[in-house]
Amino acid sequence: MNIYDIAKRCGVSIATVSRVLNGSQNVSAKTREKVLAVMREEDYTPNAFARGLGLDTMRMIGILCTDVSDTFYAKAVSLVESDLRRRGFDSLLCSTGNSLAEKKKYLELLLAKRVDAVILIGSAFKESVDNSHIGDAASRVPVVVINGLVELPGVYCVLCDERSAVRRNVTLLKQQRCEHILYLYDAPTYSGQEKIEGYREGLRDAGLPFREELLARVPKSVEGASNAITNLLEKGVPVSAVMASEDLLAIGAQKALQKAGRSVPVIGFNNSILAECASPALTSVDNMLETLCPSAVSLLADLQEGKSAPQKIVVSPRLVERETFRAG
Amino acid sequence: MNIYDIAKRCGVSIATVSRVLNGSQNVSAKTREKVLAVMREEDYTPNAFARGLGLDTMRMIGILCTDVSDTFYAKAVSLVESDLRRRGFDSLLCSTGNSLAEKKKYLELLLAKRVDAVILIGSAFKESVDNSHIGDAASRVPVVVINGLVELPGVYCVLCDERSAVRRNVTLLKQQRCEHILYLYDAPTYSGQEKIEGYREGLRDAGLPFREELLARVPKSVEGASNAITNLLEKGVPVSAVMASEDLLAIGAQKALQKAGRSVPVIGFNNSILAECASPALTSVDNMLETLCPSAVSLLADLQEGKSAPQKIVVSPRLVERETFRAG
DNA sequence: TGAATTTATGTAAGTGCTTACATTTCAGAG
DNA sequence: CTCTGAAATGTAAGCACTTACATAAATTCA
Repeated sequence: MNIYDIAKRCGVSIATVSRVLNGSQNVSAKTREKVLAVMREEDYTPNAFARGLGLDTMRMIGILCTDVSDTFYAKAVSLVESDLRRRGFDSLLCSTGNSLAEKKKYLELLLAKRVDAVILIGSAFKESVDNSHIGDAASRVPVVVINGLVELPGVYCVLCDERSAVRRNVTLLKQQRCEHILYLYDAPTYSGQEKIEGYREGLRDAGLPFREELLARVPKSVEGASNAITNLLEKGVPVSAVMASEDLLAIGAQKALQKAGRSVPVIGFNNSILAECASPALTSVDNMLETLCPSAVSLLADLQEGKSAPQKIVVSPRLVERETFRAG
Repeated sequence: MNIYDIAKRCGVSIATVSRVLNGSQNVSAKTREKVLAVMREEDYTPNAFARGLGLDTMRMIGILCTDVSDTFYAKAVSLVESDLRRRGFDSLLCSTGNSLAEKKKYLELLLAKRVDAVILIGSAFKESVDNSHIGDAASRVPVVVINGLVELPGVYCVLCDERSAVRRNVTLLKQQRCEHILYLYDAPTYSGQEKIEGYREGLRDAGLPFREELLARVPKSVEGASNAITNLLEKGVPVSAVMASEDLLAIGAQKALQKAGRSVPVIGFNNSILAECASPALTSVDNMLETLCPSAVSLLADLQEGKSAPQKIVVSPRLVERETFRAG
């Protein structure tokens, strides 16, 4: 069943059918009705490939993300996908893992599928690392980075000022007389590096010394983080507060502290569902995905329509205080 | 840059270029090298739409899932996506929410994009509900249901015997002298209904009466579940153990119990990361996504190659005991 | 009522691939 | 050195649409 069949059954030309399909105004009401009726009757669906070929778009957006099974990325993907759908775009999902090589390869694959644009979630690194693939992609289609900053032409970024959030948290903790603030992180993504910067800045603000042993890279799992902290505590490293680049790590730390019978403030990051699940419930920084994602999609839509858009949108994070803060 | 340009630059016909593109054996080594070289030089990528039109496939699989931001579904999507990619398929993601109408609509949209097959994750209901859209889809492309059973021609199902898991858990709890076993659930999906069945069967096995007030539908959130249980406890409903259709609810319950100073066994479902994050860590039933998802993709691949495949693959669940079980 | 517009429809040329079938090339056999 | 069959290449017809341009129909206005 193709456009010719429909045209024949309606006694019109394929051009007219195509016009109906594309909502052209130059079709008489009668004809339009007739065509639509026949389409419904025949249960006709236009061939998306042929359409794509003619229109040079299938209204698909590529989503490149580090790991959909991660709570944070999953939420981002979910928000982006639903917003895209609302605007009539489908989402081609690609989960890459942390490897830069894979990111490059998969970005190529998405582009080969002729997506209209690409949204990168947690897939950007600091300038020091090679972001050239992102620049290359941007020369072909609009590219929007969520939660990262890539300053290349054609790359649009929507992010949260995570650095300041961490920085401010250090101050808050200092006010609670915490001097030995442990900071945990895992992957050195853009966002990850920024937060570490914030940590250092915060220490400076608070007049606290930076101590090598209080900045710890730990495995990205509850158990991994927990074990690492247990080790640290056993080694006698003084810890009077914990911050982490994400909730998972903070929860691991919290568990280790509980086991050691210690109670200090703990602050996670991402304000994920995990924070609510922990007991005591975890205080966490919300990096505003609910704002970021719609902004990203809206920005994309603007670009799609040929409008201009800001290269960079930055929103402020928000500390969500729960049980692990004051009480510790 | 299209196949004609490449052909011209190579001094061959477009057919030869196409053959190289499709890995046909009937191309001399010299020619192949030359063509590949020019392609690389010109940075040529074949137009996926034109290709799709000719081959009638773009190697895309539609994934219809209830909610990607949910830990469980996110994991499933992640597993499926990575496995599909390994086999050279892209994933068109569609998150529907619980509404049947949306599921129908979005399934249509995926099919309109001419996906090669559809994988449904947590999107099936019991026969009592209308599953006709799934049957319709199956008449067009292979359909694989993960974690649900839809007995219609062309619909392949890969699932875990969750009913038995719940049933067995009731027995286990009975052995620990728990007689008032509360069961919490949220959405009435296929899987959800099955588990409730299992609960009833378990009670029967254990010779325990079914009590209306011990089967509670609660909101799908930690707080919602927690409040519901707090209410229940305050009403004086006796509770000597808790089971839930998913970890989130179990954690909510656990929190309510903690607050009330009660300690009883709690068993969640899905063995998600949430179970590890809870304190005490939550005992949970693993419904074997790590097995289910690759099976589903493998099944799909077989169908794609014209091989036959079992209509139904059922795997056994596994109880992962953590702190909330014996200790309570 | 006829000319001038405007609106609706049709014709045909893309869009960039795949592939059946026809043709040429090339080895190896006789 | 020719013949034959296999291997390599080319020709051209799809695939199912969109759309610029041409034409026909309907409307407006004098």
